[in-house]
Formats: sequence, C-alpha cells, structure tokens
Amino acid sequence: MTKILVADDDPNILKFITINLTEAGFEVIGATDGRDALRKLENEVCQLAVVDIMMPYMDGLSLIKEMRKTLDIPIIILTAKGQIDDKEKGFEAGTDDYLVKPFEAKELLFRIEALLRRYNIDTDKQVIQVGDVHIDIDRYVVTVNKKTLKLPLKEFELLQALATHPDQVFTREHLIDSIWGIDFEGDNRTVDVHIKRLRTRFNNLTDAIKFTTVRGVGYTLETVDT
Amino acid sequence: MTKILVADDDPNILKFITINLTEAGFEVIGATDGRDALRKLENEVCQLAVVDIMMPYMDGLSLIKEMRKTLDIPIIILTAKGQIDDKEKGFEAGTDDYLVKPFEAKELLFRIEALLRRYNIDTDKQVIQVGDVHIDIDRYVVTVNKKTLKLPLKEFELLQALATHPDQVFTREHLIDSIWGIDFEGDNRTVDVHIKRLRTRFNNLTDAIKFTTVRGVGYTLETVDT
DNA sequence: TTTATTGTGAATAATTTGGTAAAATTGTGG
DNA sequence: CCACAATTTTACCAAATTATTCACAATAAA
Repeated sequence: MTKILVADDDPNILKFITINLTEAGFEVIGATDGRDALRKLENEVCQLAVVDIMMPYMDGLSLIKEMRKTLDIPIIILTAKGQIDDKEKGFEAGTDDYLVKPFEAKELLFRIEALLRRYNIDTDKQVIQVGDVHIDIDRYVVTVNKKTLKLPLKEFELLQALATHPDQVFTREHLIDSIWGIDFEGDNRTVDVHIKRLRTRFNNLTDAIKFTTVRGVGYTLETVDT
Repeated sequence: MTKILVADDDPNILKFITINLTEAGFEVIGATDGRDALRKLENEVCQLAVVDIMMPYMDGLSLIKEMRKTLDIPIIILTAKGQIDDKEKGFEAGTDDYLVKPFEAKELLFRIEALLRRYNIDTDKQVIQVGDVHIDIDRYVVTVNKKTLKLPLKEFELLQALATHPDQVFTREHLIDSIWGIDFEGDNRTVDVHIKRLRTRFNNLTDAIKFTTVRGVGYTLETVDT
C-alpha cells in the first residue's frame, strides 16, 4: 500500500484529497500544518507528499526544506495562482511537481502516478479486474484477453464507474452526475447511447461481463460466473 | 441502526425524505435549519447527513463548515440546479456528494448507500432474506436456491415491501401508498394483479414463502417453517 | 482537412403496467 | 348444506412507459 502524506490547513481540501486518493487506492496520512506533518513523518514511512504552500505555524516551503534534510520522496506542491514569485521559483524547481489551485482530482492523481513511476515506486497499479477484463485507470486502457482496447473517454469513464462496483445498479442520474457533472443539462438517453457503444465494443471480445439493463432503474455491469 | 441527519427548512421535503429513509430502514434525525441541526447533532451520533443548501438562520454551507470542525461523516448537499457558483465550488468539493432538486427518493437512497459503502460504514445488510429467498436491493435481483430471478420493477418493489416485514399483513392501500405513491389514482385491484404475478413466478421455485391473502384486509408474505 | 468522439432527436422495439370482466373462491345466514 | 353476496383470482388487452438503435450534427483531435 502506497502511503501519501497530505499537508493542508484547509480541512475541506484535505478531505477532498483524502477521499480521492483513498478511492484511488492510496493510504493517506493527513496533516494540518507543517509541524504536524513532520511529526507524522516520524512515525509513518510515506512514499510521496502533497504539500500546501500556505499553512500556519510552519509553511509549506519550510516544511519541504525540513523534509529534504532527511527524506527523499517526491513532493507535490499545492499553490494558488500567482502565489509563487520569482524568488521562490528556484525552490519550486527543487520540488518535483506543483499544482495550481483549484485543481481537479483527476489531475492530482495523474501527477502522483507520474511521479511514482518516475521514482520507480511500485504503486499498486490501479487496475480494476472484472472477469477477464482489466481496466487500467492510469493508462486509460482496457485489456480483454490480453488484447488492448482503446476506449473513448466517456465510454471509459462509464465503464470505470460501473466496474467499480460490479453487479450493482446505477441510475442514469447517478452516472451522469459522476461522469458528466452536476451541471450537465443533457438528456438521460446519453447514457443509453454510451452503454450501447460499450456493448458493441465488448460484443465479440468476452463473455465475462455484460452490460445489463435494469428496466426502470438503470444499468449494471454484470459479471458472468464461469 | 444507521442514523441520518436531514436538514431542510421545507417541511414537505423534510417529510418526504424522512418517510423514505425510514422505510429504507434508517433512523432519521430531522432539523429545520442549521442551528437546529447543530443542536441535534450534539445529542445524536449520526453516520451521515443530508443538508439543504438554502436554509434560514444558518444556511447549509455554514452548517457544513461547522460540522466539519468536529464531525467526520459523509454529507450530501441538496441544491437547486445552477445554485452552486464558482466561489462555492471549492466548498462543494469538500463535501461528499450532492443532489440536484428535484430528485427522486430512489436516487437519494442510492447516493446514501454509495457513500456509506465508501466510508465503510456497515449499512444494514442490503439483502433481505426470507427462507431461501434473497432479495438483493443493490442489484435489484432476487435469488431463490442460487437461481437468480429478475423481476419487473413494480413486482420487485412489492416483494420488497412485503418481505421487509414477513408475516405481517399489509392493506392494499398501504402497499399502494408506499410503492405507487399517494398520488396514485388507480384501482386497488392493481395490487392483486401484481400479487398474482409474483405467485406465478415463485410458483415452482420455492416452498419457503407464500403470498397469502387475508380476506377483507390485504396480503402477507408468509414464511413456511421447514 | 480528415477522422474520431460526443450528444441529440426521432423512429422503432420491447416490456411493463393497469384496467376489465368473467370465473373462482370464500364466508355468511338461512 | 345451499344460495347468495362479497371478495379475490385470473387471463387478456390496450396503453403507457422505457429502452434501443440509428443517423446526423457539432465539436474536438489528429
């Protein structure tokens, strides 16, 4: 299990990150300021750190300076737009990556995966396996019977959403909210169309999964017992 | 018993949610505004909160901000479409899920189950078992003797309603109200027809349950002792 | 530009649903 | 035990609902 230290004084952001990283399969060590972070680091061996630059007691830059004395793990700096001025830029170069707030969960995950790869830390690769279908979240690639299948984004996201909890019914509303977002004004039929496209793709490739309609409710990724 | 705090100033919505969550087996703590909610939370340990964003005295966002200081439970925000503007979006990210009004009771239940799963709060088993009949609420599937049975929605709901309290008599009115809703204009015979359909389906599959008529009153799902 | 992706609307298909009425059952009083 | 009324069961049909599919336009990517 890959452990990630997350230091941010804003409980909402901390929570936001925690939830997303946890969902992605990481273990999160949370800290609300620099001192807290250092204390936690004494007891926990983390493989990566995500650090907000603005924090009370001990700010992010000082924290990083301290960490660098003893630790050699990749660090991602969180920063508000325009917060990094030239003087700090030299420092920023020392860190491994930075992310400007507000950022997307997806973006953070992507950076983390990239850094872990670069550092050859073997992240428990996030692969959802359902039957002989492997869904590689990192690479946006699906493998069926060792054959790779490249799906368009929306179809991939839909598959991923369903595959996270196989055999469980998701309503169209749920799927739309989680894939297209809350402000999507469009029609529910959109989901149907993408389901149809997924069905067509998987049609002759595998019998292990089935996109099942639950009339009046929604859709399920059904696993077929062999 | 999973307790859920529901904060909404509209008594109709509060009632609507309360009824549905209660029927789904949750215990509901209702509050009509933010302050009320906080007061209730001092005395009750809730596992999840459903919060309307527009409330008097203390609006939903402030309430959530307060809750976050001391509590770590998943929160579902109720919001009208377009009500979340950019400034609030950062906050929204901090919460766990949101639902756009108007929403379906079923949809709310789905979200709640999903969040409870994500937080590993063991939600009361989502499988109702009566004899050798397993009713899987998440999957909308019924299993009899390891054989799966897919029921049409209304039949499933009827079975579910009866199976929640086996050996208890439900009047047709009660069943109609809880399945079809109080606005249903139709005939009581509708229940009979669906009972008949259920009987036909389970006819050769199991002897463990029986749909019994209580003349002049209603129906029971009778369990047969072996 | 060419190609691929994505969402929409509309036609079509499939299934579910509710009502109806006749048949069957049940309970009651004679 | 029988007739009768009340109630329930059942089969069937038509309407309503819901899902599938396709073609196309808009947009984004190559």
